[in-house]
Amino acid sequence: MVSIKDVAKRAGVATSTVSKVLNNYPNISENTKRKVNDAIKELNFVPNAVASALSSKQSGRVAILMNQSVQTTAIDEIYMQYLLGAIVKSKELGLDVITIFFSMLEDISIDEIIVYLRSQNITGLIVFGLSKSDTNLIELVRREEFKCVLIDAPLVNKNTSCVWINQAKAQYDVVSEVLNKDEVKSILYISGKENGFVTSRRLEGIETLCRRMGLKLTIKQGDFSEKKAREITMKYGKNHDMIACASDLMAIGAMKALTEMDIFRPVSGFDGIALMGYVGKQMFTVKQDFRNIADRAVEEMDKLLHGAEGSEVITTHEIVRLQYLDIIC
Amino acid sequence: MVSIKDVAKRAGVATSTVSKVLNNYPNISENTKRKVNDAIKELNFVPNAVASALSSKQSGRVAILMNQSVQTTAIDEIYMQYLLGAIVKSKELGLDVITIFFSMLEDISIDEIIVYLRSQNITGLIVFGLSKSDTNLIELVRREEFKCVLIDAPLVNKNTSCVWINQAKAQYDVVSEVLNKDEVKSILYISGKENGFVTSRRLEGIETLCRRMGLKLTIKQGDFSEKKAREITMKYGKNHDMIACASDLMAIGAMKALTEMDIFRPVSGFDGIALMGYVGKQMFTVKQDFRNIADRAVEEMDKLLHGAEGSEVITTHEIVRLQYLDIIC
DNA sequence: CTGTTAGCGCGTTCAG
DNA sequence: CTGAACGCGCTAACAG
Repeated sequence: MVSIKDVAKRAGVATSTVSKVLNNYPNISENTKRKVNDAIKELNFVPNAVASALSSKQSGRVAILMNQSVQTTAIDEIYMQYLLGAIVKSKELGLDVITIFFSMLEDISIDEIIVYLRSQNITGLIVFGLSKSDTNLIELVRREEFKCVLIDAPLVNKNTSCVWINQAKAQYDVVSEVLNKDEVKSILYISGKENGFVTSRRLEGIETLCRRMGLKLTIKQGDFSEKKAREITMKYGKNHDMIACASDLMAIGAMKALTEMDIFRPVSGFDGIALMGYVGKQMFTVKQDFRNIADRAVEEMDKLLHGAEGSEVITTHEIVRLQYLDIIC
Repeated sequence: MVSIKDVAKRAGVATSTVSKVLNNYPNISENTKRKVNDAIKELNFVPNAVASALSSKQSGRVAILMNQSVQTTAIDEIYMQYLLGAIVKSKELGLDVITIFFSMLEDISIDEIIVYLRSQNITGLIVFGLSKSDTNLIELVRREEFKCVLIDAPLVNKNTSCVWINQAKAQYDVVSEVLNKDEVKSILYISGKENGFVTSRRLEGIETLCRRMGLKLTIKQGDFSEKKAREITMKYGKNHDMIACASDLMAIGAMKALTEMDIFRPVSGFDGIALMGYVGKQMFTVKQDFRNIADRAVEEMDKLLHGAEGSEVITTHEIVRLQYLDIIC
């Protein structure tokens, strides 16, 4: 194994000098910097991440926390995109990542969680899918013992950033698109889980829209469940001109109900998952770029680790009309 | 941070003794073992995995390699299950895991890959989705520089195990189920990718079956592509009594084609993905327990790391008749 | 059976 | 601007 020592010898400098070059310290002459870099190339040297972590204590080791307990295809898809984006970006930025699922942290006290994370030399947490009921994790973030980046959760402090799209605007925009095409006077809105942070934001969006446009709005809680959305639509769909859903999965449920009742109503969704391509008719939805969101989250983490303060990052979204593949009937 | 030293002081022994207790070395009296364990409990001590890895060089750090380059919902689902199973199990066994996607290793020479893995102190590789065209990775496994566990790929040597179901039997069994129900004289078999290791095994299964039952068999290469399966079915479906597919995704494609042509033929799939619940009619398929497969893979890795030799592990599968949810038409 | 000691590979003072 | 020396937390001989 070629170590920093070998590089130092080859470049004719001290090991500490090599270390400084590696970590972009100031006060290194261009000349020695070049010599060191040449030696690194020649020896095909890669710094040992583990030794580096041990020595510096500020490892740049980041844990990706995923709330993957529910098993739905749609969820799988979204989390996979998040994960792929986060891991690839982390490697680009030289961060060392490990993946942790919420389920692994259940039944463990917050102190034990901290001990575990410390034992892994973890200094940063990127959290996907946090909800209001994850009290332990929220407390963990609050304590500011780790640098945190939260996706779709609105906690910000000196050590914590959050990344999400403008939920209210997105919900507003997607339904607006439908209004442009169809005559709509009343809307049935199927909302997400009460303990989800995005739920209230999206609700704001639809409420603002209906107020502004003078539309009648009925709100029912669908909990992001396809089944519930379907039941709700069966019960209330007929009396409304359109069904707006807080997720694509619920939009599927709504569509099923409409089909069953043999009536037509425009439906809008949220997320833009590929699964939609397998199941439905045309529909407007909010397309989130999950990989990009993950990228931004990692960048934000990188900044935090380098001393920046936490902030809210709003990423962009699109309103798309899904062009469905053909359907099996 | 409470370290091994603190524990030693508290227990009134030397640090090395603590280390030995931690790592289950022989030749430690029950008495001191107890003292040390008490001290560990009292101090809430957790060994620093990073320091341990650095010192021992035999880190128990394992990389999960995933061939997640294609973006299909079905694939997402399968890989997510693999990942979840592997990571949870690894934590149980005290293995430290990092996740790597094939795409991160593209355009990198094999030597550089090795250097990278070494720099991460990785000693074991669990590989999901290896295919014959991943020449670099195959060479990597061949060199036996790392302990490897391959899922769905038949490489075995002293340092390499593989885990998979009995592909041939599964393919045989699932189609047999259909034969029990329907009058079938000729089968259109849509196979997987030529460079996939499972493809030829599954092919064997269907060939054996047809030979034994005296059925006419037409084989077309579907490359695991829904679209191709659909085209193939459009072209050849009508002249056969059933369509057997080497993946659920292709089964979806086949079903679409049948619907379009407005004819009925029984279809069989492979994998048992949840996505199927969203798209099709009833169908027999092979249900693989991806999480269990991942579990077994990690266990196998654990054994390899502890000196066992590589072997082939066959996991179980079921033949299921999917009860589809209702469909949107 | 237990303690002493020397590193693992790197980061970080602090003189020079 | 550079280098010697120490230490991160732990493991692995080697003594005792």
